[in-house]
Amino acid sequence: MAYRPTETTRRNAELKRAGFLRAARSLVAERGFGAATVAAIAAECAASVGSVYSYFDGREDLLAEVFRSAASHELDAVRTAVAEAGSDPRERLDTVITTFAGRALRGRRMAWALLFEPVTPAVEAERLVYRRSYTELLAAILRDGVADGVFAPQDPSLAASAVMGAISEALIGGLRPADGDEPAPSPEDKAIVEGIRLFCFRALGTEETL
Amino acid sequence: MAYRPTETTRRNAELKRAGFLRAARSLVAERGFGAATVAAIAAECAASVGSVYSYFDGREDLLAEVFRSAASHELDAVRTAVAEAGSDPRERLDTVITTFAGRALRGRRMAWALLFEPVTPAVEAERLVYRRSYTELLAAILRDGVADGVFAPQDPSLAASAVMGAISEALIGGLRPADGDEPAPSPEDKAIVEGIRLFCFRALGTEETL
DNA sequence: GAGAGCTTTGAATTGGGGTTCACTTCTTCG
DNA sequence: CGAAGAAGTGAACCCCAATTCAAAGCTCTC
Repeated sequence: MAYRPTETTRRNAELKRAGFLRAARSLVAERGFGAATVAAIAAECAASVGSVYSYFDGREDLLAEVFRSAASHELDAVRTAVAEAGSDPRERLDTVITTFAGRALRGRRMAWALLFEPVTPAVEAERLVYRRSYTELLAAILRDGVADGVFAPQDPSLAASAVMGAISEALIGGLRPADGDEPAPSPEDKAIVEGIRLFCFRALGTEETL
Repeated sequence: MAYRPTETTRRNAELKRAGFLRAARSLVAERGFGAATVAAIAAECAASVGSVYSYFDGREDLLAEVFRSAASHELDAVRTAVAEAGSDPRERLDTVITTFAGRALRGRRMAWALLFEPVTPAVEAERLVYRRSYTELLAAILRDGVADGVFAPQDPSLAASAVMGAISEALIGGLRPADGDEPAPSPEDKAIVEGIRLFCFRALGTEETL
């Protein structure tokens, strides 16, 4: 037994692993999952292709982890915002919409990657989880709102899906800026978010948008 | 000049071309675009892989054509139904929703392929065209409705996207029956369509759902 | 039925990543 | 320092479906 990794060594390994994840995440944010090839990720870290496989079972595994972390980061942002919002379901819904849409418009390419980019099954599975979390978050708000009579009587789960769809689809045009630089947020974006808000509020059966 | 294709020969060529398209379409309807490999398409027609290339520039080309034809078939069905509906925007909207959703639920795998399946860029381009047609159809209805005061004042294009998204997303759960046989239409489907209708009508600002 | 010109065939080629693994380079410890 | 084992390297390999293409088969005219 002539070798036993020291504490520092172990920490370095963790850092390296994290470095691969960070590199992959940055590639995804810039050009989507498709651009996050193993070679590109390794190059970004000035490491060899092979070393990636010492830290991950394979590309799918690595990308699924990237997805999970990026998506949960987004979800956390929305959850936190909701937690800070009041208890009125309308206010909470408003927070979900504006936070979600605002963040998506600010990081369009990442939003596109998380929401729409064609991905391999393992990553798609993560996407399903992530979408479900959003719809559940929404469904909970809607359930409360329906119970309070703030929203019209309706199936909260179905409505939550529909709201998610409405938001995503309304954003999609702007979320797909082919290649090139991330476009600066335009004032038009504000109108889009506002339109989405109004649409969703009406859909749920509230006249006052808050 | 010892050869000049006869009329019959030419017709046969057209039939063969159509046969490839039909085979591809049936594969897509059963298992999505991913399953429509050149080899599978050729096999379905008892032809060789190479012959496919005498009729199409390549797989992308062939699949784009399949997409176009399947999508326009769907679109036509909706357009026809709308044309037969009255002139009341609410009735027209209702027709779009029920026709679209009903057909999607009846041919889930095809609907999934047309709406959501990850596809190559050439096919994706067709999808964009197709989605745009739907949103334009909807936008026209909404524009009339807003003008008539039947719907609340709003940006018809944005609302049309949102409606499309709401319908698609609300359907998506049911549209993704992994593998296996096409599930029989369940009575639950009816409830889904009804829920979508109500959601959309409220979203547009009409109390009476017609 | 000869032969010019389409069409068909399917094995071989291509292409582009992911993955492997024999080898080299570190680290640690006696 | 030197042995033992961990970590890193990257060219070779694999996978898989699209695509090619030279040879074989057909159709049609004379």
